[in-house]
Amino acid sequence: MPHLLDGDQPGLDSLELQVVAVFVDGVRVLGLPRSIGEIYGVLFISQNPLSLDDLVRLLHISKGSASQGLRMLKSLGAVREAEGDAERRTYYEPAIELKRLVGGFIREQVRPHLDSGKSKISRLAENAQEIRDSERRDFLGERIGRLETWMSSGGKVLPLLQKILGQ
Amino acid sequence: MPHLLDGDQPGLDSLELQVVAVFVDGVRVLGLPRSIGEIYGVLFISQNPLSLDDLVRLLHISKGSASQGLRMLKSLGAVREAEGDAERRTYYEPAIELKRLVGGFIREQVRPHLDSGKSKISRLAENAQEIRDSERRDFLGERIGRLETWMSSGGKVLPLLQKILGQ
DNA sequence: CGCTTTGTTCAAAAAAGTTTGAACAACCGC
DNA sequence: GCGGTTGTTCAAACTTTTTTGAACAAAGCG
Repeated sequence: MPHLLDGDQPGLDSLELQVVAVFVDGVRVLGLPRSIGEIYGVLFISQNPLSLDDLVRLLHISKGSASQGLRMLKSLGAVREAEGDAERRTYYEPAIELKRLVGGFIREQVRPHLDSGKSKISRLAENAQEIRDSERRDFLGERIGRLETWMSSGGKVLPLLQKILGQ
Repeated sequence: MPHLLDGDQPGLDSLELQVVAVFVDGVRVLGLPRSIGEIYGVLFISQNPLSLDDLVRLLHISKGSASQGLRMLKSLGAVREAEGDAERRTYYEPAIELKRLVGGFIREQVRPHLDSGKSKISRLAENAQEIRDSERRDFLGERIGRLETWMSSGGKVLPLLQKILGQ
């Protein structure tokens, strides 16, 4: 459904659309919603900061989506409010250091799961002690131990990742 | 809805359910469907290999789900057919070496996206050369260059990851 | 062969996740 | 305070993904 009275805004040119598509793909891999990729994408190829309204216009998404998308991107540290011209509305610009992006993703999306996983597994390990049948208990102890090793490897690899990707 | 004539199969005890829940959470983080986590989870705490039918019974999932789930797990190298008693039906056991699991995930889920991303970006870089406005061209060149650096970092970090997680 | 068991496929149903838009809050300048 | 602008919230609509189950293929066995 083409917008009736669009005034034919500049919109995005085909190269810009390609860039946005790359980010849309990218965030899908990370399990984030499409609009996150779109928003970050436009900010990434924009030469100057954009407002929420700009995003709504350029991407044909609702104000609600833009608002929620920006919130998530801010929480990931992938987008920040532009300093400078103290206008009424706020303008956003992308964080473009890989280190920052990876760090934010790990902090917000990976660590919490890893931590809750670890604590679930500790509880598990305790419960497994209680089992009467000794063969079963030993087997489960071994498997749960392996699970603990995995988690610990995961925990160790994250800071390393951040270090490596920080150049 | 309790099954009417269930014959009251052994089912999973509460500890086993906890383990399955850990894997369900785990695969969600990786963006894989719930049933994948369930299936791998039961195999992981089972002392002996299980058949497709066993999975259907233990998890109350359909034959279709079990079949598709096993296919994906096989393709990820996370599950293999058990050798030995050459019965009619085939039995499955989990791969429990972290290296293998991570390797399979990278090969099947990460690499393909990374590669297609890289090629999209090369095309992008070419198109950006064509732009007339030199300021715009330079800006885009710079940003796309950064994108290429990111991709290359990604490509380099994967083998490293595998090496580190392989103990 | 014909019967049975095992496993796969795929269209349709269900579930999960995302986006929309209208109502509302917050703020600013007058 | 009032009118206008900017941004947030959240239930409902929509989209996408996952699961189901019935039909079907394959293969063993008598």
